[in-house]
Amino acid sequence: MPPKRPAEDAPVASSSKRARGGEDEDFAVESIQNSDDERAAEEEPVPTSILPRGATINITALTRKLAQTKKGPGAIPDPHADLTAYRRQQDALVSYIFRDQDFSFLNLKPDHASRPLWINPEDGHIILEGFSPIAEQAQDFLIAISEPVSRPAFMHEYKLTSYSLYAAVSVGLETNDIIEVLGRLSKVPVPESIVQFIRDCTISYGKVKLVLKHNKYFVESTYADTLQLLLKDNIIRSARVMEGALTASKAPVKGSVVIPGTAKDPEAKQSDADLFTAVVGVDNDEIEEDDETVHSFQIDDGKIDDVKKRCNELDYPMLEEYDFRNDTVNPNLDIDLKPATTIRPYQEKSLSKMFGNGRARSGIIVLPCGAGKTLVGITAACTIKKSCLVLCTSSVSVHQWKQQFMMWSNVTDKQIAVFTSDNKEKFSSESGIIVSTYSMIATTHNRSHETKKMMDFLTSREWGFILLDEVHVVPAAMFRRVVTTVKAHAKLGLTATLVREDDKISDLNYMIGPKLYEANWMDLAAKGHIANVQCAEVWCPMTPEFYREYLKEQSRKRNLLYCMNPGKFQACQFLIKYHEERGDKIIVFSDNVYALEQYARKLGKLYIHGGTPGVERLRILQHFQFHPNVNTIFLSKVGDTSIDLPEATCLIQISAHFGSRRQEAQRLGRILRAKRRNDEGFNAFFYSLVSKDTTEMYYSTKRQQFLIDQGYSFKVITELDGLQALPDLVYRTRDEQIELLQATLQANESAADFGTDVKGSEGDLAGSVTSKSFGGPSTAGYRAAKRATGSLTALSGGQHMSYVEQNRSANKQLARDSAQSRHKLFKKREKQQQQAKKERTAGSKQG
DNA sequence: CACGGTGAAA
DNA sequence: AACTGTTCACCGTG
Repeated sequence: MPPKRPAEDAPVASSSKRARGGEDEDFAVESIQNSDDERAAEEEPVPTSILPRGATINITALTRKLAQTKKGPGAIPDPHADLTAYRRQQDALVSYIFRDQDFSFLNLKPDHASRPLWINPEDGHIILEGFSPIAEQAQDFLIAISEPVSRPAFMHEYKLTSYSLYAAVSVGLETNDIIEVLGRLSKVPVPESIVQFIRDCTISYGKVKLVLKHNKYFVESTYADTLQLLLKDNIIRSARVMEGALTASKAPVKGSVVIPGTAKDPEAKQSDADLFTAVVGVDNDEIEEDDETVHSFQIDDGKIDDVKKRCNELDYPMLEEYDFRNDTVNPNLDIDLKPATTIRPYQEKSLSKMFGNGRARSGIIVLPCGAGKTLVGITAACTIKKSCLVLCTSSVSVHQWKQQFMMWSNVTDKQIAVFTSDNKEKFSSESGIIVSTYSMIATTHNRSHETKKMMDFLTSREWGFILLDEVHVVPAAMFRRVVTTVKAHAKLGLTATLVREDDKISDLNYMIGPKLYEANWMDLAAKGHIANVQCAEVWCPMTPEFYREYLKEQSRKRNLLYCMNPGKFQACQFLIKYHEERGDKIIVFSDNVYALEQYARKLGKLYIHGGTPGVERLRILQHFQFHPNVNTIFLSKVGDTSIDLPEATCLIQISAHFGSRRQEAQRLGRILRAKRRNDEGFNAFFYSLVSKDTTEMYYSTKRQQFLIDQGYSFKVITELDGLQALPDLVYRTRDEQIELLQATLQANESAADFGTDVKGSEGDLAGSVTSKSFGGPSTAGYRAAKRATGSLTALSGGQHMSYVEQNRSANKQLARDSAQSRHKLFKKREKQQQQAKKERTAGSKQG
């Protein structure tokens, strides 16, 4: 059950709820608690529950309608008079309503109520009843064999894919186990098509392994004929290195691994597990491994990637496992978790997928931000106890990783080294840990002498373990280089969001390995590991003036117009005030740097963007963290990654990058650490400000999809109550709004003219930290001169001021008159534009 | 060696 | 249907 939301937690008067999960098939019926304080008194009543479309069907009305169209089954027969006719008619009706989605031919098992699954025979989608008592165990199983599609509160949807089945096999499940367990959990017999699909997919999986031995790569299998089959392929054959024929040896003996620092789960989970075993009948964690003869052939280092890809295509994906306990060639690294370090149950679960058979499997672990991905990585490193390479995306996280290693484990300074552009250390002992960035390893072009030496150091040795942070951002080409240049036995990718807007994500499948584990955000939130977030989309009305302009402009300028919408400005101000009074720490995100600056200055807050130098960033963040009067900061894209943000409890988004689901999720992750008020209800807030009736609405919906799939529901706020009552509400009058519109349009022009570094200029705020790139008109002139495309007026540095001056008088007139004067205004703007253009061409002729 | 500018990458 | 900001490594100065 979702937690009760306290009425005072939502600053809303009128709200409506949209269920956007799946294709409007979110059957979660939730009651909305009306806020019962005086704020809501004069509002129209909010419905206590809203049924999604199609949740109820009026059979009688529908039948009548069908009869009218003469296509339907006609009038309803009396069930008392003719039961057969009634049933037949009902069936026909069902077929009519569901068309080709009518699966009533699948017979429900008599005890279907106690079984939580339903399987679509056509596309392999699996529906799980989230409210089933064995839902959690069933979910563990489903995560292992299928891909989560959407997981709202009560109905979870999963998808069987050939890849997900590969992942299942690679964590040790076998074909018959999968079919068996699925059959037991399902309300209907597992459709034959699905059984066949599972067999087809898994029959060849798990037979071939890629093994690194003595700095050489081998393709290994217990099935000699499989290797022969693979060698018939051109790509694979050409990658083969002939150093003797197929070799045969004894398979290593299975061992078991105790993950250090593992916290025992004392909860009464046993009864649930028993229940699960009762239904399922087998313990799916057990893997049998017999001693068999192993065959192998060696392949070229540089071609492992091609071979892996080819094997995937041939439906013989190669598993990568590292029998690190029996590796006597590579020196051990003596590290352990500190005794005080404890591992949470879900972290342990993810690690057990990795070390399940006593070896280290390569793959990807998906955990939400703030759920302790770092600790999972460190624990894995402490389990393998070999030299380890950690790669991250930015130098900030490089240092964070080192710091975390020092914090959770007993590594010494001598054992861990940082390798970035301005820090090239090595470890002195024979084994150790190196933390570096992807670009440092993968960059192709000329490198400095120092870097070369360092790269030699990295490539000459055999690494036991390579840890890849934020894997979703580094696909394909760069990744390939990393994987081929560094020889590592085991690879572990960590990420919070395994989605991209392009199709590059599947590349990770063969470059790192299968997804070993994916946590359910809602579960973690329910158990208090991450914050409970209230998500809301605030619809801000556009002022008529802004909307008029919006309709006229091209898409690029539209973006700025809906960002700068006074309605949004006010909503932002209101929300900041509301949450500051509650004692929240607020982060405001804006992708648009211009909007970011305007908002921050107008509302008197500190801000950080790409051009803010490191020292100032640190100062602002320090203020935000410790200063009681600095409770809000504004961040550009820099905040998405590569800034070590202090804890915040409220997040407001005023502009974002089109439909990037990843960004949305990443930003939400910034407040998931918040657990300050973990007592009851929500402890973090996520607002998306959207200008009404603009394309922003569409993108917003797209972006939210990831979070909705994770089970979050977005509340729609159409009106912020008390907003008009704010004593210092910004842009209250029409005059002010029009002035803002003017400034925005003008900024847009100049942005198009000389790059993107348009700065507001005059009068820095008291107490605000001035950023380097914020030097006023002279800066703009400097930039323009540098880029050599600016107008002469721009070069003079005075253009900005005079332009504003001119338009101020225009504004006044504009406010007095109406449409006509607005028209004049545009003429003026056009004239200005042409003027600038003329000057520009004249200038370039001269230069 | 600290700095600011440049190109590349995603 | 749209396409920017941001980061990193490198390299030349003072």
